[in-house]
Amino acid sequence: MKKSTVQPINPKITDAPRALKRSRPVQVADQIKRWVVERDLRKGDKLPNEAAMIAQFGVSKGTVREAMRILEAQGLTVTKTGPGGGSSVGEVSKDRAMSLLGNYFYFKDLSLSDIYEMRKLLEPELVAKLAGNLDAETLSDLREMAHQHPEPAQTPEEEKQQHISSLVFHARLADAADNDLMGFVISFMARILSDLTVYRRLYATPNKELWARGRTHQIDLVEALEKGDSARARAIMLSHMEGAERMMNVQEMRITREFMAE
Amino acid sequence: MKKSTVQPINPKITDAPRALKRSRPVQVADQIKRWVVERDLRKGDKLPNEAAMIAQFGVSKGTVREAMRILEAQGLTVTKTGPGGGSSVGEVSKDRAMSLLGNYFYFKDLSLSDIYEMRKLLEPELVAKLAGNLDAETLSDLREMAHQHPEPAQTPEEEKQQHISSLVFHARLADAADNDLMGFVISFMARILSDLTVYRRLYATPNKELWARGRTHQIDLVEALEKGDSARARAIMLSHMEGAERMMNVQEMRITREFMAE
DNA sequence: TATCTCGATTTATTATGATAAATTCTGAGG
DNA sequence: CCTCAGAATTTATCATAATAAATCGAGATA
Repeated sequence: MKKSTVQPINPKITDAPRALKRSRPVQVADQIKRWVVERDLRKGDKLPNEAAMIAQFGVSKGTVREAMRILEAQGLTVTKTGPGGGSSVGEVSKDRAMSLLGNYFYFKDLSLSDIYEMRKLLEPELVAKLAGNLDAETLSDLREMAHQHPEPAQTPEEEKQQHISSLVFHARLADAADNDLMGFVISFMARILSDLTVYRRLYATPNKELWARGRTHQIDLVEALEKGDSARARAIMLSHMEGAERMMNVQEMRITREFMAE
Repeated sequence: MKKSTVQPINPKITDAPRALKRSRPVQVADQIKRWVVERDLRKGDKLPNEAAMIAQFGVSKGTVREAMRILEAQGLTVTKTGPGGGSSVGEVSKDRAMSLLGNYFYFKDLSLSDIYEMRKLLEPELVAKLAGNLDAETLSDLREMAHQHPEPAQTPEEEKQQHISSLVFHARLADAADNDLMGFVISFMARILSDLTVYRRLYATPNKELWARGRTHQIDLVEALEKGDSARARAIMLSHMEGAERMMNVQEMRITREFMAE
């Protein structure tokens, strides 16, 4: 990302700023963004309708339309037809943000150890902070999830299902974080792991011991969270992370190289 | 010390929640995404041209065009005019990914303490891992940056500049991370902090002591990194984070509520 | 009165064709 | 061999018109 290497000089004598050559729809989209920011518009606030924008920007219908698609694709606007319709500001959903970020990592070769390295750093701290600070509803949700699979998986399919359930448990914890950034990153990792595609025997040989340990971890964790025992919550989560990492590293697997479209 | 390979896989079974009626351009864009994933196309690989897509999907030119704008807005494709032009796959740049994610946090009220909580967890670990593993060029870059401001800032403007320089230092470290996810998150935080908008007196009263401490930290850190002293690097970074956090918390400030357009 | 249906209205959506702009290719002239 | 003016190719933009979707209101219906 560094090293401005020697760039071929444009032989033409013409205008230099070729890099600034942005298409008209992009320019229009940027102006609309600025417009929104300047007025501090929020979710639901309406933008001028198509005809107004055509007049406002002096461009054709198609250009305005492409501009709106750009904004829409980024999750910034929504548009409806009919009277009172038109475009309005729409805050970017967590799902969409995760999809867009997923597109970036699609081209990176993110390894399982990369993800678990982060999880080991963040999730123990998350639960330590959460201990004693969860409302009754969240606690009850978590407890329910922890008890959801009373028996070890009998089939690979069941095991996979339990694995995903476990990740939902973690995502639920992440959503309870009052630190939106931390919550997002943790949820994002859970989502990536949910999209794992297994190659060989990951779910092929349900492992009774692993199941028992994971389940115990979840139940104990909920208890520690309820009692406000930060140190214990942190320790349980770390232990859980290490176990999960070991399990996954043994297996051959690959992360789905899928665009995470919403 | 390269990691286990994580690789492409087939698309998962497409769910069919017909709850949402997606517009034709979105459908076309999704088909193109699938097409790219199925063939495992990589950066630079070409997509069918406009005319071919019109025929392929049986939609109008405008629809294809809007579809391409959607993909382009997400950073997934690039389009050129002229012979041999057309659209091709283009990997999402880090900058664009940060912008898109920034749009999400635009609507959140991310606080400084949220960010520093994450920084304190991640950056000390980052430098601990990096110690002894940096190449000569990176080390020399870092050393140069650390020595860049030999004198305390005389004006608020200078102080602001030094603050930004410091964040560039951190971003450079993040780029050296071998964990792309961790590197991204750390860079992203540095970028958010760079975009801070100061309201009152953050840079109003250059603080000689703070300057000296920050500079010492950077210089000592580079030395520890070079010597491979992980523990010391971690300790320095943690101390630095705590100092920076204290400094910023004293001041009244707000994060720029700006869309981070590329 | 309440509600349902139907049609008019508003707004975005899709389609078609023409022209402009950017890029590469080609070949004539030096 | 080089250069540079067209020609060819492909997207970019514009203009116009027809279509579809959502909403609203008037009248029919219960």
